[in-house]
Amino acid sequence: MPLAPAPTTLQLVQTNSLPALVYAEIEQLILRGELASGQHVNESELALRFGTSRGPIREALRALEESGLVRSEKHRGVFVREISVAEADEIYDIREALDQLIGCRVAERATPQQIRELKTAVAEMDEATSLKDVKRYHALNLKFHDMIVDFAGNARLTETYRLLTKELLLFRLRGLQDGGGFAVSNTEHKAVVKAIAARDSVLAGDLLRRHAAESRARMHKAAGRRDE
Amino acid sequence: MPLAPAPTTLQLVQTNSLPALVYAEIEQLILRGELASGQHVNESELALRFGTSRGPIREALRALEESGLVRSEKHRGVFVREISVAEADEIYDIREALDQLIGCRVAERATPQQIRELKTAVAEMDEATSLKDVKRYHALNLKFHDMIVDFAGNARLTETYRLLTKELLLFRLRGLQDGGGFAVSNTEHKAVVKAIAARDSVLAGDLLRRHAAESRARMHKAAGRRDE
DNA sequence: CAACTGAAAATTGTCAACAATCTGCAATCC
DNA sequence: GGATTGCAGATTGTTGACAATTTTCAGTTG
Repeated sequence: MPLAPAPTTLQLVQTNSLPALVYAEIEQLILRGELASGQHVNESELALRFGTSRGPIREALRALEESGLVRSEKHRGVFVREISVAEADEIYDIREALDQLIGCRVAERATPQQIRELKTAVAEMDEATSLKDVKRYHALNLKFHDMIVDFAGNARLTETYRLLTKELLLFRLRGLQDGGGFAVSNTEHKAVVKAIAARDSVLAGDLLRRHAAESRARMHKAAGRRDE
Repeated sequence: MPLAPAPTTLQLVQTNSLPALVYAEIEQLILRGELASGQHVNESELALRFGTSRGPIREALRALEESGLVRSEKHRGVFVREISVAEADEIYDIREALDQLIGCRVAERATPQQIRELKTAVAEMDEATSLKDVKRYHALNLKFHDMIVDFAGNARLTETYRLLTKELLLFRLRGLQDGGGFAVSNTEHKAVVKAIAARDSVLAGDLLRRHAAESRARMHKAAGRRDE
């Protein structure tokens, strides 16, 4: 994966139809928390905001519904989905299984260049940790997991994993994620990368699965404090 | 999960909007092979067929696109997706990981009643095998895997698994699936159910994963015969 | 004063028409 | 003759209008 071809605006408009653009836009709105969990999404409002009619908006919303970011009730409209602790737990169960697979495949297939990139990412997170820059650490953490699933070399796996991750992000927006221990998190990352560099696929898989399990435990800890 | 509440047509129309109904209808068309892989899907034609305007059709198609059953090119329309051997391979890699998780969870959580149902299903497949009724075996096999993922007690897992299975079905329609050995397949089923009944979650997981791997191998065998 | 009734307003569901683009084919040019 | 151009015809993309339903809220009633 060399740097992206930097698509021009022209190409963007020529290849992506309006619903596709709107889809991406609304997704960002949700993932950035500008549309809060449980909130009603008004079609006309969005149409006005994006300067289109309601048709393309509705098409985008159907796609978002299928992707699980939004739920729809007839004649009442669509609402940003709310993820309960139980649902997050279900997702984590799947994520653990996928993380094991990812760790395994990355250890088998990652190029030396990719391994270097992973090491760089971990080093950056270390930096953010020592600076206590939680915001930056969070962003880097997302990027790290994005990279690693990419390096597993299975496009369908990437897609599946990102779908689940997005829903989990929806949950994090409730402010429950991260029981504070993000220094611990990065030691886990380091161990994973080390196993990958050693081409130990079984260990890498186990470690990445365990990392997901730890992340789940941190969620529970945070959820236990202020949730059901 | 007791028997489904048997929704009346009235309730169906009142709760599900037209796009949702159309979505299910087109999905069946694709999964039954009436819309062939790679074939162009004509919006107006479908609108005529279902007696609606193109709006709801388009919304349904966007959802189908997100679910991966259909691909869309701007100003050229949507096409039923073609799954290459490489893509099927990617999906199987994920499916193996999920099957392991499923086997594990079912062994932990299945009720005695559910285990009885699994045994019944396997017996029925035995019957179909001895009668050499391939069609029936195929249907029962799908039902068996549907049941087992359901009994794992993780709704999100069910959803994810079915999404992947549907895409694989798309591939099977090319006539590549089933290298003939469906008698072998059922001995694998029996072993899985036995491990579940014994509450041996590790073994059940391993066996179900191996079953998926065997299924993948059978696909490769069939694909090797007449494909790239 | 709480509960109900019913009309107005807001919102979603569906449609039919129009604009933009692609496809196929015949006419034209070199 | 082969490539190019230009024109129907078909198909998709988008829009604005109208129908159906829900929500809101003032007025009424017990």
